Amino acid sequence: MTDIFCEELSTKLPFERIVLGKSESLFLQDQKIKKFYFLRQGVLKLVRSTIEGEQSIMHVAYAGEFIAEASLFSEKYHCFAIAESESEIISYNKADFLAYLDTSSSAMLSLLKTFAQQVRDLRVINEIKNINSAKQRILAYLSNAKDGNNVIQLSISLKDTAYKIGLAHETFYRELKKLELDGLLTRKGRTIKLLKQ
Amino acid sequence: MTDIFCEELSTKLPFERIVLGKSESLFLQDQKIKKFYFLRQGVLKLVRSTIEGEQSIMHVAYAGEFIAEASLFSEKYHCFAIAESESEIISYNKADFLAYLDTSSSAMLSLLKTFAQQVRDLRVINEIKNINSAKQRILAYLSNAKDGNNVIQLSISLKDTAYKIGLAHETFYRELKKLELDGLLTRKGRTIKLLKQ
DNA sequence: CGAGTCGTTGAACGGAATCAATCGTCGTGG
DNA sequence: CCACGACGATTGATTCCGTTCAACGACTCG
Repeated sequence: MTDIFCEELSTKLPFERIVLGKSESLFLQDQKIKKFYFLRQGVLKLVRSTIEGEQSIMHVAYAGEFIAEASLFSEKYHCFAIAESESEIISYNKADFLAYLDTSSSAMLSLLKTFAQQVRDLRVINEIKNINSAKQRILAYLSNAKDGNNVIQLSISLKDTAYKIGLAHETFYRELKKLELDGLLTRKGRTIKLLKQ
Repeated sequence: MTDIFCEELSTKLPFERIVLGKSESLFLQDQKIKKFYFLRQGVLKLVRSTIEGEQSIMHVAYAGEFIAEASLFSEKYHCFAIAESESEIISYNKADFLAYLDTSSSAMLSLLKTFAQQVRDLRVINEIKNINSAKQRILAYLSNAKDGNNVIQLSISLKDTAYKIGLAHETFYRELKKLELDGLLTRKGRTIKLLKQ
């Protein structure tokens, strides 16, 4: 999974390629922000530590996302970034990145578009999570993600997909099976096809 | 609730003020996009109709939000916008808005910042909704929203807050009461104070 | 071969949703 | 001014279904 904007960007700006093993950190909370990251492969978990010492997950990032977008406008990180699996990351110098945006309104517009799309996607997931019935929630997610042929190609595991829509993975497996038995969809691995009716 | 960027913008760009009564529409699905809207007061529901005739909520917008950010980069609306209560909206001409962004990299950067913050906030809510225990979910929401004095001033009703974090409002009321009885917080109307320990 | 993880199924429990009813408040209109 | 409707806030009782715990097979990778 790659982002169009990120691809284009890499021809214009110097960047580094970082590979993290599982459980390795990309950055630490309260650390000064010098870079801006794009996750090309893998899974990254953003976790915040509170003063009381508790930890809370802020976000789980998958391939194709910029990491901590708000860090572009912040001095210090408000969370830790830890690789959940082996991950590949593109790293830009933050100052260079901002300077480049300033010279290219088309680049800035592209990034704005990317962010706007992120906002839209997050809102959809957010609403989907307000559906209480597992069956209906899954159907809502799938019909949002389907292409012109009613096919959904999951880019992440079923387990991660379950987490993404806020279901226990067991529930997700079970419900998918029911839906298949009911003739509402067919599935082969990570490929799902919605059937009309 | 107003947005800094929107305030500044209104001194630079012509705008119109729109007032909608409950159930009135701001725009319709498939309608051509000519405006860009900011919700200054009220509640707006974005609903999408599928080909099959079903309706799904895409987002419920509250005061202080730009409406359908992605519409800046799209030709047609993908959803309906309907006022849930009397609402006040600021309307810009979309072409003017984009043209202005193109001339002012600082304005574009401000908008980028606004969007980045939106993304961050949405991710936090998203993760919060993955907490199954009502009590823990509420505590997570409150400690995220608290100010320096551990005080949370809700800008929307308790009922809407419950919806925002994905709880039935009855559950929200009950759990708040329990938390108060347990000495974890105090509440007067829409003002909540978290107590340490 | 063994560790690790995903995918899968079973059983039981608990807690959140749901339905229902009441109260208070606010605005509206006759 | 009062009656009325609308809606938020609140509490009670019940149900149900999604979570959780548990166990196992399949597969990959070192």
